[in-house]
Amino acid sequence: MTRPPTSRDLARLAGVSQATVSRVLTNNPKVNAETRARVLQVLKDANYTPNALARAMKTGRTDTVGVFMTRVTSPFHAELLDEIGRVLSALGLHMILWNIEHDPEESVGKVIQQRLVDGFLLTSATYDSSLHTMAVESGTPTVLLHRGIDGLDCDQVVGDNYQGAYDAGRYLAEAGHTDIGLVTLTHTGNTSRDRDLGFRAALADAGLKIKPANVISVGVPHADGHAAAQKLLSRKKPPTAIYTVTDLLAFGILDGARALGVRVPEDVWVIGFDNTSLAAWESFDLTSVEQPVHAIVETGIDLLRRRIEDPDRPTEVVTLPCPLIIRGSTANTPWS
Amino acid sequence: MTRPPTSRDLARLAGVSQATVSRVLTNNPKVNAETRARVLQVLKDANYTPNALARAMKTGRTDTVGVFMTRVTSPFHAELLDEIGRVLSALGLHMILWNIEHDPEESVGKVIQQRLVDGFLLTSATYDSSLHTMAVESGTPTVLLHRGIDGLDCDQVVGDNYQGAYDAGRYLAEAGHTDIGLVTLTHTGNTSRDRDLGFRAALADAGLKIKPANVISVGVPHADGHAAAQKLLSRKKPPTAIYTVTDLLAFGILDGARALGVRVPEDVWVIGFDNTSLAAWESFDLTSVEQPVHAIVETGIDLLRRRIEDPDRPTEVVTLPCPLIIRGSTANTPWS
DNA sequence: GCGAGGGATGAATACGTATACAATGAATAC
DNA sequence: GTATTCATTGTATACGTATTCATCCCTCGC
Repeated sequence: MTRPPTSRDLARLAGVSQATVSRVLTNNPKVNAETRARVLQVLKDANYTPNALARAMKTGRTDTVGVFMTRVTSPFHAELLDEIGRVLSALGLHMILWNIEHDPEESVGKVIQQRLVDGFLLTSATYDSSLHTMAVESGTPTVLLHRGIDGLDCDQVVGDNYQGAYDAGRYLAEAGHTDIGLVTLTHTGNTSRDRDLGFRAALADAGLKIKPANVISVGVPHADGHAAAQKLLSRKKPPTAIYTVTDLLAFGILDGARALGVRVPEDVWVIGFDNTSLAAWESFDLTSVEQPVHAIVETGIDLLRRRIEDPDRPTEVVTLPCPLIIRGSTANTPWS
Repeated sequence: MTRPPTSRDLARLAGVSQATVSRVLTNNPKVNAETRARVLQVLKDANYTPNALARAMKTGRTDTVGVFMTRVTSPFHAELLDEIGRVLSALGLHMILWNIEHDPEESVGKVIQQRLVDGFLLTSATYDSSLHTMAVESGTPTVLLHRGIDGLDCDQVVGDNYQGAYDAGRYLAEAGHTDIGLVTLTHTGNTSRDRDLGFRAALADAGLKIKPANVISVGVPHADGHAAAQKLLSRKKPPTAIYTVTDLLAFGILDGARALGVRVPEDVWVIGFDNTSLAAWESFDLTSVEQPVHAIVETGIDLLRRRIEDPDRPTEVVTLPCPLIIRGSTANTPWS
């Protein structure tokens, strides 16, 4: 048989109506025990699985969640994606993944309205993207994960970037550093902004001022961190510590330092953000502010499901703490 | 309006039948130019997008491809996934991602029969998985990417692991190494098997024999490579070169060596496989056999589309060359 | 013995689209 | 002027399922 069997085919086989087969499939109690057993046996023999499209069309539920993401190869994003997949599949939900980095915005807009999914998880918010507004306005339940947008009326789950950055700054200040480098991102967004502002606030509270020359804005790749380190560390009097807003940049900075023969942490301390699994590798041994990926994803998907249940519930913005994880790229002993 | 407009709604607005709206949507030539213009205007005003589910049900095409993958956080897999996403979206195709690591096999089997997708890309083949057989037997077009299975009658696109491994072995032999370590995977599969056998063959052809004690079988994570390096390099007389079957293990080995104070490449050469982007980072600077990810994905998706067009065409197995990329983890000068 | 009630099932329909078929009108050919 | 073609449009139906409604039969109470 080339065409997959339908519920109608099986109904004929079992000597019942298609409606009864459907009732068995949906665990409808209004079906006789014997009949149910007989139908189930036929279903099993035929190795039948309901056509998901037809079911979705009738019920309006696809059991599928759309995930918008960028730069899957970036360690943190990969971990986020992995976690999302884990949680969704545990709930029996499928995931459609859109890498909006590749797609023109217009085609993404089309996708949003196609009703292919029960809800969206948006993980890559920047201010200049109208994508999120479109998603929210489409009426499809939407949750922002990991990146928030101020004032957007939808559920959001983010790490407390400001607090995490603040802790990193205070840690450096308390350790006695005064000449501190900050490698931040050029692109605009809540996340990197808070990771910048929180850090500056901590230094300010400690009575420190960060020199404008010590602030470098770069793009996202490893190579940009590398270049920033070269710039900061090849000075006559380089900073004694560098904080940056993502682990990937921190890895680049560590590599840049390595290339220059600058020792970490003896010559310079380095702190990243995200606490990706690579941070624990010996090569990096990176002190980093942890993002509670598991909690973010778990909470976000829970919010999404509740919104699917009840589209009219008030939106929530959940902020989860980001603890500082201290490793070998910063010494335990105060800076001397 | 809470319910999205349907083609019938718009037909009423435009003063035509639903069929005519549908004809406009599908670029059916049998529609008057004026009528088409009028309908298009109405569609645009209403910001209409066809319901993808209904369309898929009618046409039998979902424009969606299912991707089965494991360990998304592994650098090579992330790059593969990224490339798949890039190519698919350029073709206007969606991607449903299933991380079969999380899911029980039975539920994956269900998924295969749900007719949610036009085809499958399988990237994670091991011998003991019946998943691939199920996919092929489901009648849904299926292509194996990156990992092949001997004797399975479906399209497959793989790197020439044997040749790449052979080149790595010959390279070490010609450089004068005689005491060589091999860190391989315990799990069974074409890919790691060929990366093992090809390497051994090259050594054998050079008149070298690999000591059983120099062969270590491990799992996939970074930590396993680390442990293997500790085992190999803490001997009185450690091997002078270590080859391993994935970059991730090679990174672990490099980190293990670093932890022991063993220098690379002065004390030991290290070669990986995959040539992930991390391999080029200074921290690793890893000599590695490159997998032609772009070509594999491009070719595989092309095969998939052709099979969707014509399900009866003969299956193909495409093997693409894997060049050895030499970096600082092996010296340019022969081993002395 | 008969009506009421309830449990089980089948018939019919709808989800939103694409398409085969029928119908209409205009244009062309004789 | 009639027959024929062609272009355009509308009507009706199908995809496979879930669900409402109607039907049937059995049981119970009197």
